[in-house]
Amino acid sequence: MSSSSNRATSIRQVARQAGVSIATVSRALTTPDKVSDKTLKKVLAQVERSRYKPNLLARNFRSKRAFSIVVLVPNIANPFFAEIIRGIEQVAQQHGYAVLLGDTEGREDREAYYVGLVETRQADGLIQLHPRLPKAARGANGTLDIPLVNACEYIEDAPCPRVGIDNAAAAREMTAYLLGLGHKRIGVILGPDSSPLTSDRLRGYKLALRSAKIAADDSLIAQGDFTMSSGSTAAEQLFKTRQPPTALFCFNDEMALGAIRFLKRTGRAVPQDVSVVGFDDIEFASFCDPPLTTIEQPTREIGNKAMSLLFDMLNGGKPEPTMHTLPIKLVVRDSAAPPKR
Amino acid sequence: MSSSSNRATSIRQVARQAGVSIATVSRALTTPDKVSDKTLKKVLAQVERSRYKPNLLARNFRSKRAFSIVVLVPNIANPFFAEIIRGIEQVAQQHGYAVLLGDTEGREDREAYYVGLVETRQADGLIQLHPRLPKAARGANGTLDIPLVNACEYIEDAPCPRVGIDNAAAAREMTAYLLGLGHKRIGVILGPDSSPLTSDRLRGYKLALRSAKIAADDSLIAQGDFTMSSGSTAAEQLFKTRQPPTALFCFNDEMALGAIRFLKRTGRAVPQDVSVVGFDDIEFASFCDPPLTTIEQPTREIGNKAMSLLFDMLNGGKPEPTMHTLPIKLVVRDSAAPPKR
DNA sequence: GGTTCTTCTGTAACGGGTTACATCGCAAAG
DNA sequence: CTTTGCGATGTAACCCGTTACAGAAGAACC
Repeated sequence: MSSSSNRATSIRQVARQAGVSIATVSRALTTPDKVSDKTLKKVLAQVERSRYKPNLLARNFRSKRAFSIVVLVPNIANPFFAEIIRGIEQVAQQHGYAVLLGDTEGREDREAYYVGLVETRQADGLIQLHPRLPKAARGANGTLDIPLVNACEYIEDAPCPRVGIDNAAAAREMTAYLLGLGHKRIGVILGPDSSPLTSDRLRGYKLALRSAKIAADDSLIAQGDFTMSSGSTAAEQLFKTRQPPTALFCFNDEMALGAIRFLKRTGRAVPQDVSVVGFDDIEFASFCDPPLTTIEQPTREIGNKAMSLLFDMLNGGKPEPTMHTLPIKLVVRDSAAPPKR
Repeated sequence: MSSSSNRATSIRQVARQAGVSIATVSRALTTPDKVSDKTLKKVLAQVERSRYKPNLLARNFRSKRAFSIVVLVPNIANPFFAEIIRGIEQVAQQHGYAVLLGDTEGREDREAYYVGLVETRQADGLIQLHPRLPKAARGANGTLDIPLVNACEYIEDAPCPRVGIDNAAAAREMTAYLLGLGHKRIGVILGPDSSPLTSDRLRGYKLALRSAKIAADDSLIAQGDFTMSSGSTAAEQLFKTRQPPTALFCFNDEMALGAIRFLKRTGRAVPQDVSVVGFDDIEFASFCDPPLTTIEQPTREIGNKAMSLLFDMLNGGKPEPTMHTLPIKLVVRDSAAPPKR
């Protein structure tokens, strides 16, 4: 390939030019207190002069660690995940780890590829944000084959640490809030069935209704898939009925935006005619019209926690399959109000 | 550290158990046609049986390549970048490269950290999406110290390949479109001054006006910073004047959304009273109310191209400081209409 | 001064692959 | 049967750090 001059300065050159052994150079860079002041100064000066950068590929190889981790994201374009990733990166960098981004687009073959990076030691561990245990990750005896942490959308009965929120409690709180405003007919727009989030949030919704002694009504429940357009469609369906809801609880913000769009287009004012609330508190939620009442997830903290847990595992910690629940916050803005009389 | 059993099967074990030399195992896995069919089968069977995964850390160390590249993103939460990243990942994976995500949040120290990954051989090259040449990347003689490609927001006089669109031409096309609808007073909401995009797009705007023999009017130009709230503020400013614009050309979609929000709040209908157009065609542009007329950037292709260029450089190609311009598309939706009479 | 202990430094093995080069075996050619 | 040639295989060096171990130098003590 090409000319040359690609011979980067190696530790041996630095050692020779500084008049010491390679071991001393290595120590000067990694454990400076094991080197006398005089030598240290001499070595560092030479390192500086020859612009020496140790080849971390070699170091990592020796120490059998890649010092990088993979994050599996089902959809990197989703701003909700973006904030989680930031939280992960923050802690990762503190510990000297780089973050390999794995945008799986929900596909299993792409997950397998990224699991392969861990199996072949190019990465040390993996954080999965999608509610699925990657196939290759599960070992023979049901335990984990690779260090793995699950965050956001949790995987049922996964043999790994999990980080997230109490979805049932959050949905219950939101429903109670709408009930408190005086709503009796509260429509729900679900996420996809495959997501455990959906069933948990639905459970919370029903619990709140029961506490308020209001009978659940299946005609108030519509299916969505977390996209804006599905929010529109689902809202349309709910408002075709003879006795439409006075409030809509959408299981994420995108669907809430879609629902609002449908309502406006059909001449219904939000929140005067219909209240709409969401879930997640994505950035856009505060900027839409009207600003959305929603549930704020501690995204940054979820990311932080997930990475901390993974870091512990990489340092010999046992992978307790515990759920780590972080607190949410009900954010009241302008999209929900008491129902019309 | 924990118990043990952490001794992963190595190539030597496989070789012994298959009754061949380590060289043969290596060849069977990397250059199978150099091995006889019989031996190949024998080796692969043993690889399978002992679940051997080669340690790529070792392989990469030997071949002096990390097979990973870094993408510097100023803001990972921006969906526009998300699509570019996908384009990059797509090509990267085809060539066997992993993508290290570098969310810099615009900070130089974080850029430096990621450049460090390349300098220390943990990554082979870098794609910069922000219009700044990372400090550490520029070598003594003005040439590049590391393989680098610049995409999206281009860096002036950078000594590296660049990928993007013709911003002046795109802005000119959009302005001409508004002129074609009959608008004479077209307001502009700029991006930050630091971005070359801003001046290019402004130039295109002025060129279109000149072609139409319309005098430019500085009171029609307002400053923004690519955020939604800055769009609102800038719009407010433009509509305080005695003779406000009949159309607004916002230099990105977020600001257009912010502007629309201001207009609606102040009782102006879009596009009946005021036309608003954006730039980028982010996903939300087609879902807002009204759907936004904007410029679609070939994001996926930009990402593809950037990675292809970087790949070429990594394989001995010279870093020609050429600009690679990709075509844009004017997407007409409902947010622009002829002015009121 | 001699002895012991401590601190610093050097030598060399090591990690897990890849690959240049040597060797071997076998088939084709003479 | 010998020679030649080629494909398949093995041996061992190599990549560039880290680190166990040994040896040297210096400090402290008797």
